[in-house]
Amino acid sequence: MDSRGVQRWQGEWARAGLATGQRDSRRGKFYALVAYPGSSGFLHVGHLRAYAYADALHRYHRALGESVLFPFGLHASGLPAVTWARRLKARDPSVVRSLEDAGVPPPVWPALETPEEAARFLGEEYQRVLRTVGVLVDESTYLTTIDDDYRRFVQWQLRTLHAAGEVVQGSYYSAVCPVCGPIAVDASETDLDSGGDAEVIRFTLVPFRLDDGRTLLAATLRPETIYGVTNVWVAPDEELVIWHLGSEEFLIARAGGDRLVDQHGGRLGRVVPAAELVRRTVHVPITGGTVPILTSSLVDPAIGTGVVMSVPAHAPADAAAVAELSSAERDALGPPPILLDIAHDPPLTVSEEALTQGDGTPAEKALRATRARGLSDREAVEAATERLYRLEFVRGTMTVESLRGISVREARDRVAKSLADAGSSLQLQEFSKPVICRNGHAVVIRKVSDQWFLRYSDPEWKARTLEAARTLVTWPPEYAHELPGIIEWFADRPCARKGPWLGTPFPLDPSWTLEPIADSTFYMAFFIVRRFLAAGRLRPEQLTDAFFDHVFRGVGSGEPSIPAGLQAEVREEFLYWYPLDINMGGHEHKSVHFPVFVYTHARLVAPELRPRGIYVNGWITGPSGTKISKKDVSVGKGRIPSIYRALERWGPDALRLYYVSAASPSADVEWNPETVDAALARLLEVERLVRETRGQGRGPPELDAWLLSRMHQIITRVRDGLGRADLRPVAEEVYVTVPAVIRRYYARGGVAGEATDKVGRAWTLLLGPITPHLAEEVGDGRFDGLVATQPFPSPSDFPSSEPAEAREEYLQRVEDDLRAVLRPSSERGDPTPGAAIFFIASPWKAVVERWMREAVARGETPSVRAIMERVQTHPELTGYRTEIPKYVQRVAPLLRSEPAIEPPSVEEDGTLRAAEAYLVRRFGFGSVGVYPEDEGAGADPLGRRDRSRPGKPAFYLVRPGAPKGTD
RNA sequence: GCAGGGGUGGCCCAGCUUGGUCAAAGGCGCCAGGUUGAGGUCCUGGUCUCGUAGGAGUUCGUGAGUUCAAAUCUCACCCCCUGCACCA
Repeated sequence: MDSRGVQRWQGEWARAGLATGQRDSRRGKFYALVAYPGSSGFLHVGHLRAYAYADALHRYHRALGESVLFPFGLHASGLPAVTWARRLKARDPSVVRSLEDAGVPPPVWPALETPEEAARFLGEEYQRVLRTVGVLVDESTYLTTIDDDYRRFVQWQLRTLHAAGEVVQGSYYSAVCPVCGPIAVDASETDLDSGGDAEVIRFTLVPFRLDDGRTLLAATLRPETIYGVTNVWVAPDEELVIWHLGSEEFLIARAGGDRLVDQHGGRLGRVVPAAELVRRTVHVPITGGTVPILTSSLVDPAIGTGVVMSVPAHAPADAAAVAELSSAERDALGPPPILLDIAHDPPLTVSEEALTQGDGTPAEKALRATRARGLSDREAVEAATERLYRLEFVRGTMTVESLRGISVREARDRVAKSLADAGSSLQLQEFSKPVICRNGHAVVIRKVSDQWFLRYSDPEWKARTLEAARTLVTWPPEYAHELPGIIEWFADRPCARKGPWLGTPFPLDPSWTLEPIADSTFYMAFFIVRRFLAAGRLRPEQLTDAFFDHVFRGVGSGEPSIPAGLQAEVREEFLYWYPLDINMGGHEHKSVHFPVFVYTHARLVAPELRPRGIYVNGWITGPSGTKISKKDVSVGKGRIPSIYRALERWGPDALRLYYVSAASPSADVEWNPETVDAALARLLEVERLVRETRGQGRGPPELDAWLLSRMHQIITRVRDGLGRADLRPVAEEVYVTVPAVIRRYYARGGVAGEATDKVGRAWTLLLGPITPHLAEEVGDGRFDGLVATQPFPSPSDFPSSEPAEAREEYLQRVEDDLRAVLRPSSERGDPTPGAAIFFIASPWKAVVERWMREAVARGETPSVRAIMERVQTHPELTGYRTEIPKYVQRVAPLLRSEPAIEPPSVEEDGTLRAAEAYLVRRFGFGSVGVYPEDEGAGADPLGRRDRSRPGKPAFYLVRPGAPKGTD
């Protein structure tokens, strides 16, 4: 189909108003959506996968006669649009290329350089793309999260949550660019230039007091090892600075000092060379001992505070550093104390076990296990550190007196807390690697003391949410098992921030902006209201808290300025569409968006209005599962096309078929143009076949019965798959099985007639959900109105015929057997046999086989003796006394591996005779003969006739030159 | 670390919940034949190994186990991927 055809049908659907959700209380409803996209740039070929599923489901439910609503909006909040607009303004090559690719003329560009305009433009563009793919979203729902009415809505939402006590303030460490403001550090690097994979490291600071009143501040990840400190390390030639905080003077490295000022305030003062401190002693907190200050190259002044507390028994790096001291220094430190035991129950893994072998301290053993040659052997020392830290954290139990028997996990918290209680301990957070923002500034971590949070830790709210999650249906089902764990783990989340972002002013303090996740948890409800604004029946300023309370929660009498009847109608509309049947989104939503979506519904609406289903869809990835990045698309590596190029090349239907059939819905698929080619080729084949189904007159009755019966089965399976939202098997039935059935129908001697015509019509309708354009194209003129408005086929339209199916299956088995025998000889190039002589099994064999099957079903091995005893009571079998034992012995072992249920019986003789012409044509035999086994007729020089079994005739293939059978 | 997913025939990807009809669907690639009087949108067959009769052998990350029977169930191990908090 060319693009004109595609446009024609899209136009027809629009004219018919198919996409518009119509409330009809007499009918069922289906309300599902795809989590709205963010405004980070043009869509690529991966984004459409979820829409292909969702649209197919909506089309199916529409064809079932239900009212459907498929809304769409744009999540404009946050930084993505800001970044995109900025890059456009800078004429970033990849943004320029994507604009050109989308056919946006340069004169338009300057208008898109503000974040708001960029977001609005992208939202419209997304909507246009969906239209060109044939996705029927209700455009009267279209909104962006920076629209006035939407803002009023989320402000109501936040105020309501606040009134419920779920919005609180507290302190928080936040990633901030000193110039641009708060920033998201994540792997997608939306806000960043580099360092998106950086982790936040949380150090506990431990004060080691000098006699002169100043304090050396060490940074550690393992405060509980304070009991094993033998010395403090500084780097040789390091310069420390004095950090004045209150009346305290701390000595630390410059880099750490800068961070601490960001996080805790104070100021940096005079420089103090570390050399000044070496060999002086400091007091160890908690234990009260004194230890010396020594130098070692293990200290990196850029990390932590540039001061390290040395615990040689448990820290491999410290042990390695100590080993490099002079022996006098080493002796002065004494043997390092061991602080903990490793539990060996349950047994350690092999790699854990390796860490506990041999003599010495745990650190020494770990160094040995990784074959570390010394402090300079960095990789090995780090591996030892990582493995030992993990082992001790997971399995360790403290043995020092004041913490005896306590797990390392808990000891760590206790020591950190007692240091904090002593008043001089602080936390230091830093990134594991440099993080650079889009504008080239180094990103730091700052403490925000008045941060707003949503109180997801609230036990009561959590309990309700878990309750709501319990009844949720998910695709894949595993997610339903995973979800409660995620909800349990969910802690308070910041819900507002300050900075140049798009979003809604935080209602409790407008100097903050609502954070982008918090403003997108309940929007499914607002879509319904939005339609009234689109129709001009409501105005943004009428959307008051009273209105929302009434419509969504049934609380109060509503907004007085709105006519009561209209308000009641909105409420009714909400109650009609809600609950949401499916929220569909990629797996990145599993741990954040989906949980908060359930949370919010659990708090705001009545239990019967809570969401019903969550559908997690996979992505399209680059080669070897790599994420598609903007670069892949726009830089044109030639691998991943933009959606525009893809539509040009394959058209919407081939893409849609590819999306639903290339993999399981929740699995990622590698983008593979050849597979899309194959999908397109298949559609062309389907188009041809379905067109050829038109006809009149009847075919061979038995063949027609078979064809209709197969269709009965296929429709049953298709409906079942669509009902379970499992589209892959549906695609297989509609685009693979149906063509195969029709081809076989013709191959067996069927011709286009009434039967194929009926099948063709139903098939056209089956094509509708996944490939709607093709369905209209081949259905044009065949239906009264659009295919998209026709009721979905029902299996009851097609009579099921077991005998007809059994006959065809029988014939297929015979063909399989023939091929198995012919294969070796035809590979050798032997000529085709001149004739095929079939021998139909004698009726007594069916009786005997049934008895044997009964034995197998009871778990027994069929015994010759038992069978022969039974033969006594069946006079008609006694004539075969000599054959039966041989038959039982031959067939009994075969029965084990065959289906337990008996195949339906087939009138073999007649079926084979009727297929003679077919077999001659198909295999090129000169002739075919069919004889009952007992009759003695037919050439059988190899004595094959005994091999016949019920449903499996024996045969002899007459080689040219060999004696031919007599007819 | 915590949580989740995964390792299937040259490649992509089903199957595993409910063990047997699984040498394992479908697609791609490849081979042969057909159609078209010459070659990438068609049709048929083949594509683990062996085999002059419908058979046999060895396969579904590795190892062990349960079972008459395991790609499917159990256990251990190895490897890969994803998410982990202001990113929707």
